[in-house]
Amino acid sequence: MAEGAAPVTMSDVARLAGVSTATVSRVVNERYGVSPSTIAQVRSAIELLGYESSLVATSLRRSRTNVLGLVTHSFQSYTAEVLKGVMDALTQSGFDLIIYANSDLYGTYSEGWEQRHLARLAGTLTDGCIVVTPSGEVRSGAPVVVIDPARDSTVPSVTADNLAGATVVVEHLLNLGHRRIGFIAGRSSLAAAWSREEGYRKALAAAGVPVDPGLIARGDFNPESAAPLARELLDRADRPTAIFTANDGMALKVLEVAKDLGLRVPGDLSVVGFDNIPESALVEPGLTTVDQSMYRLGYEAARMLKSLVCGDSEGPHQIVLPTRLVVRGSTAEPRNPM
Amino acid sequence: MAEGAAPVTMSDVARLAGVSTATVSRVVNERYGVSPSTIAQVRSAIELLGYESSLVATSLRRSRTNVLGLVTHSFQSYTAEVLKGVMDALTQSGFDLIIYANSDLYGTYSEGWEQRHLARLAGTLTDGCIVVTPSGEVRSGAPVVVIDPARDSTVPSVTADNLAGATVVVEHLLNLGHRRIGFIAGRSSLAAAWSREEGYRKALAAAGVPVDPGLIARGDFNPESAAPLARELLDRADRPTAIFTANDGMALKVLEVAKDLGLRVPGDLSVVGFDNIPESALVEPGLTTVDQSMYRLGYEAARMLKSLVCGDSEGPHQIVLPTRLVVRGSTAEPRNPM
DNA sequence: CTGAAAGCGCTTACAG
DNA sequence: CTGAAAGCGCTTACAG
Repeated sequence: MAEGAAPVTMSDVARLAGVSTATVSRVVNERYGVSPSTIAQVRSAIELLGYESSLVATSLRRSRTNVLGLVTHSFQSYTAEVLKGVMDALTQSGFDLIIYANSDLYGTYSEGWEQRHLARLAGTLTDGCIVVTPSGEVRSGAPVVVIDPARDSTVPSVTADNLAGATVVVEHLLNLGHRRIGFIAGRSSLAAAWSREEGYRKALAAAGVPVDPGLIARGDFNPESAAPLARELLDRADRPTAIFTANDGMALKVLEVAKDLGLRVPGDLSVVGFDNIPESALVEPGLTTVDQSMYRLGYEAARMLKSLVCGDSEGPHQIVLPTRLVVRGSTAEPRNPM
Repeated sequence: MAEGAAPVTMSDVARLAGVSTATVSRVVNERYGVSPSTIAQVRSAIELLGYESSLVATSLRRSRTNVLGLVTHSFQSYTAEVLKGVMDALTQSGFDLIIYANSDLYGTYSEGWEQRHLARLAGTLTDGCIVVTPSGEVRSGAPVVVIDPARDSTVPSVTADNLAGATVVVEHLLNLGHRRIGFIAGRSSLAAAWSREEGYRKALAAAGVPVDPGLIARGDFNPESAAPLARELLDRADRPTAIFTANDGMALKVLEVAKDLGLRVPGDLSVVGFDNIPESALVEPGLTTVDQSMYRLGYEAARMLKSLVCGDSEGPHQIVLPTRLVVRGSTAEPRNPM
């Protein structure tokens, strides 16, 4: 075992076994055409030295690495779900997974992180990559699958049916009797944000309820962005009886703001989020929201990437997964239906 | 941009800019001694081609990579917490993070995964590694920090104060009036499992309550391992009034078994876990457990690794973080105190 | 200020 | 069955 210094290399093994590195390589990779006695010698040298081939050197030399990459800009609780799905899809597949995250999240390098990481990994370290929620379009010579793509993205992707999810939310609120329904939008460059807003508008239109631009606020998915917007909406003389936000993080903020303003949820205000993050089940009252299975997004993305890498590119390359309304305590009939 | 095929290399940039790769390398790495006009030419070639240096090639050539590694065998919800802590400790540090997970989790390669992955990463791709819950001792030429080490491990590590945590649990149960307290142990090769059992024994001894070997069951942290053991404990004529398990996963199983047997919790049986995973707050009744901040374990491990890599190895290398009892609905006074 | 050359640890035709 | 040699994409002394 290399205890203190440099790691054990193939040359170390070759020297000890009295053969060339080419032969060691053949043994390590179980190629045919090595005599049994040589194999035994090399094996015991490997054992003795505790040799393990360098991932880096192997990747550089080979075109195929059997490693898939995943690039993300943060680790939220949903990221863990995505990773679980990815790993389950990769079990026994022969592909290992490398996740790359950079530390300058809030630094100058932030913009375009996905493209940069992708380029550094793809083609050498990895055979292909999954990119989670990129801020823009991504390009790569190697196969790529995007989870939650940017708007107008054309690369292979997996995403939840945000349009349908948002539609169901609004229908739920309309059925309860709400007519003034506020909306706090997400970062508009993301397809998800756009579709959720579209669902909001269409569902209102379909019900013959006019869309009041004054009830639409421009958030960016960041919980903090929602606080002033919620305050503004709720300070209006004709304040909404319900607020639907483009994600749960912002919805939880709305709950806080409502409490600060002395409004009871759901008595004075109904609140609905999107995503069904674990916290939404823990708050009091529980948050009504839309479940998109991050696990399945990860699972399907990994499956798609695997087949792209293997060259069998049959099947659709833009998968849309169903969503599901989860009704909890934060929604009810409005006190004074208008 | 390399649209279809091979990625853009440094030679491509060199050719376009009419210089050598050595010069391109100098520009990319902002070394002194390149004329402004050459810099401009190279920069525009890089821009035009969308060149990004290959992580693999750079790692192979350089001794220092400014990338830290993390090796884990699965993605549980606690893994996400660890990762958050690690990332926060690394923010703006100049170190990127690579997480390596292999797909043969349940295959022949399972045993010794941590050592193999470590050897493949350390020394070439990464400057040092964090290993999460290894099954045995790990060795590496490069710096390593272990989260939740194996028993008798001597490498730098970060772990929760499992002994104190388990002690407090037993004291809590004793204070409620329990005297027959069952224990379902974890995988004994892990230091955490051993300490939790030790805490259980010591706290009973300290209170003058004899330890009944018949009340100690040998689980392995896997929820499934707990079901038959719980059944056995609860089938006894002199069944325990409380069961303490070495982790939450097993405790949740005990709750299920109790329900199957028609035992009410906490009326007929008190149950306590360890870890405070999110699910323990969601079950009904809520699970009394011990919180170990996985976030902090990750944070401290990353801090320690960073300083080891940078060569300032002052400070302790075996950090033990405090734990905290979280009392929820699954514990109460025994119906018939003995 | 710039380039030719060696080499990081491997793998793979090509000889023998 | 085995080895010498080239080369994957970079970086870094060493010349000039």
